[in-house]
Amino acid sequence: MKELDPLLHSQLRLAVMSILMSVEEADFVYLREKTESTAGNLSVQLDRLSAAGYITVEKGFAGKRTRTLCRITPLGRAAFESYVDALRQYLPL
Amino acid sequence: MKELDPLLHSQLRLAVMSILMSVEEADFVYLREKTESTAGNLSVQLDRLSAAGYITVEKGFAGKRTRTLCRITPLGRAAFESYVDALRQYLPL
DNA sequence: TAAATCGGTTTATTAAATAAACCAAATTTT
DNA sequence: AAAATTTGGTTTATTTAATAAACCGATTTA
Repeated sequence: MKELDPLLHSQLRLAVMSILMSVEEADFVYLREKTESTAGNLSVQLDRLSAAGYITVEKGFAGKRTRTLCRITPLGRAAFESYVDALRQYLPL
Repeated sequence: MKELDPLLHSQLRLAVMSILMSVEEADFVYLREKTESTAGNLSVQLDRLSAAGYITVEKGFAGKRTRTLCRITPLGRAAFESYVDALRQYLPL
């Protein structure tokens, strides 16, 4: 049985990656609302995905307010696909 | 986004449940070998699945040696199916 | 009969998930 | 225009989970 990438095998990180797989870019607020997570938890998990090179996190502005934009990287995309593939061993998908 | 049952969202417990979904019964040694887990870890996770009512654990003998037999329960089967269903929201199926 | 092995359980350690507390800048209220 | 509130986060602390290490009694093996 293949092992499940522990970085992706976490509800919140998986949700974030899942969203970023389908959306090209998403900001912090959008991700927080869509995943119904707390800001603290989301911040930590984005850091870990970013540290692994699975996403990029770009801080900028939208008008006067700060805005944190996230995007999945090719590495992250590949990791996600391979995670899904590994999961198939465990599930009737 | 539906939440992923934390009892099932664990590599080892998911592996055990996945095996028990397809096999009707399996003993401790078989599960340890198939999942490549340590006895300690497996013992703990079987306890948790059992405490949740997802599996039954029956201690008996095979010849002179002890034998621990595991089976999935209807509740466990339902939980597994509902977990798979929830996962579909996160994955491209 | 001493040593190793089998089938586990219990206890301790490490790591992860989450929330709580906090902060600076912007906005709203009085 | 100060004070209070909200926004968009980060940092720190706490709880929980995952895993390994140490252990135990019974059974084989040397």
